Amino acid sequence: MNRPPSPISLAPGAPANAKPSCANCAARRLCLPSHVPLEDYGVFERMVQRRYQLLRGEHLYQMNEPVHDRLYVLRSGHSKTYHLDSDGQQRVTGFQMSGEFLGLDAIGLRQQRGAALALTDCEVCEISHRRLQQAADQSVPVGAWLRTLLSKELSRQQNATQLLRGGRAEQKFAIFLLRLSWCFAERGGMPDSFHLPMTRQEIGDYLGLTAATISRLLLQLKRAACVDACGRDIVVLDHAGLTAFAHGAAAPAQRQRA
Amino acid sequence: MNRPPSPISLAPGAPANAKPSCANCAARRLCLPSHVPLEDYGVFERMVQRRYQLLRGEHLYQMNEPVHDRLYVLRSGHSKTYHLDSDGQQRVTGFQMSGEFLGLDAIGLRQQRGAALALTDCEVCEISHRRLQQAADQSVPVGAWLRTLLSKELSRQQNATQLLRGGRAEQKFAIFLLRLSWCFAERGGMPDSFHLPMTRQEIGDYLGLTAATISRLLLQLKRAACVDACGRDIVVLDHAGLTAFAHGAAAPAQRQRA
DNA sequence: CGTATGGTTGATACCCGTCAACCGGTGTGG
DNA sequence: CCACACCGGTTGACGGGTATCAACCATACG
Repeated sequence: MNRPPSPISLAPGAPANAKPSCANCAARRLCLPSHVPLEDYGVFERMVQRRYQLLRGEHLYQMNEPVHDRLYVLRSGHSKTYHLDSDGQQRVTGFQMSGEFLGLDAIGLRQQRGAALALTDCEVCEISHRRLQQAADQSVPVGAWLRTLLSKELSRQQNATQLLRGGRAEQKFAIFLLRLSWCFAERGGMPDSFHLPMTRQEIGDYLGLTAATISRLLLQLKRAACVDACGRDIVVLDHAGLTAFAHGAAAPAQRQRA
Repeated sequence: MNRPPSPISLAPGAPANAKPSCANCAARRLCLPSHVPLEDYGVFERMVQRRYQLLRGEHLYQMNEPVHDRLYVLRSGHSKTYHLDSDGQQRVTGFQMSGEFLGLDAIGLRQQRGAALALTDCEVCEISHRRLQQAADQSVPVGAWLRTLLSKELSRQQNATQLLRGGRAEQKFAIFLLRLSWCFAERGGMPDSFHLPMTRQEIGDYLGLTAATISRLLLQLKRAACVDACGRDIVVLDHAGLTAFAHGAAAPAQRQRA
């Protein structure tokens, strides 16, 4: 874990030693509105207080940190957010990848924020909450963009909720894999071949299952020739079959609840 | 179910035949920013296209309705939102009561909206999406208010997600009751005595359980003298005991994951 | 009075949590 | 260099929590 952090990831075509900015960011397509021309990136650029790198295992922010006035965007890498419940158990609330925002819920200042941890080496943009609000107040397009951002995040969260309500463990896990596949594809990776940034335990915490169950589910999918897996390397062999699992097609007698 | 709809609920002190408005709304404390003086309610008033009443069993909106440009606030009554999954099974995504917004997620236009159904007779304010956006664009305070609203909704949704990840059925149900109690109290009702607007089946759908299980859980809580229940009338006898259930205190051997 | 809906309760099956042992890889210290 | 601990992952045995299915009752409504 002591390898030096990789350099800030730049958009293809940018000189390797360029100063990192929104304009040359490889993830800008994911976190900034697509219709804004490059020369208008100044508004967003000014929100960013600083950019820096995190090593695997470092925290973006800790639980109950006094500074609720920052949010973060992942330029590259993967992270997880989690809470500690009353018994000290970790409960994973989500996984994030490049272009995604962390801390949007803190805008309402209503709920104590959890913690965020880098699952791989990460590059992050730290955004000043205050400057973001100011920009939204002063610029109509920025305000609209922020509203869209919040609303999209709300939809994402609703989707996550749906995943948990879903009945059987295989369904949840299959849906989880499909979404992950889609997320990797959205970022230019192979949709059917990717590397999990998180442990089985973390997947289980996220889905309301256990590491042992995740392991068994993966075995089940391998036996059905839907996926191949070696450690954290996943290959989706049969996308349709996996989708069938996600819809609960593999029910022996009858589906649990749909 | 054929009783005439009750009149639009007015804030205490308002004449009974007053034209309904934000200024005399009994729920204004819940849906409007508290620091805005009554005489500045015009901005909000103008967003409301119309107000009307719904009978129990009527829809606020249906699945995949072409009009995604409206949102709603409940002046009074209770509603549920739900989706139909691939097998035609209803999945309840939430319950709403007076002062709560429905359709905020549609601002992002990212996900097909589900359906919303009145569980009791309701009075609703229909808000024009377009006018809301315009108001947010033109007025800095309205913009900030809308952002706060979205962020709070995000927090609510995250809480709902947490509820589902939680381990055992009794915990989920106990938390559900406690939240409900809190919501009723927030609206001026007795915190320890309320009437459920939804069926056991709907509670089960919402919590990822079945109606039979809900029934048994209620029996369990009654035996523990935590609550008394007659039909949908609930009396919380032992708030601390119920909280203990919510934290998983009633674990025979060991808590599942908390 | 007949029907439909919601609620309760019992018997049974089974999914999945729990506990445990084991293995491979990695980092650490002797 | 090897021994050791530790972590993540796999696999098995076992038990318990819930779903499932069913019958039955109460209530509301035609």
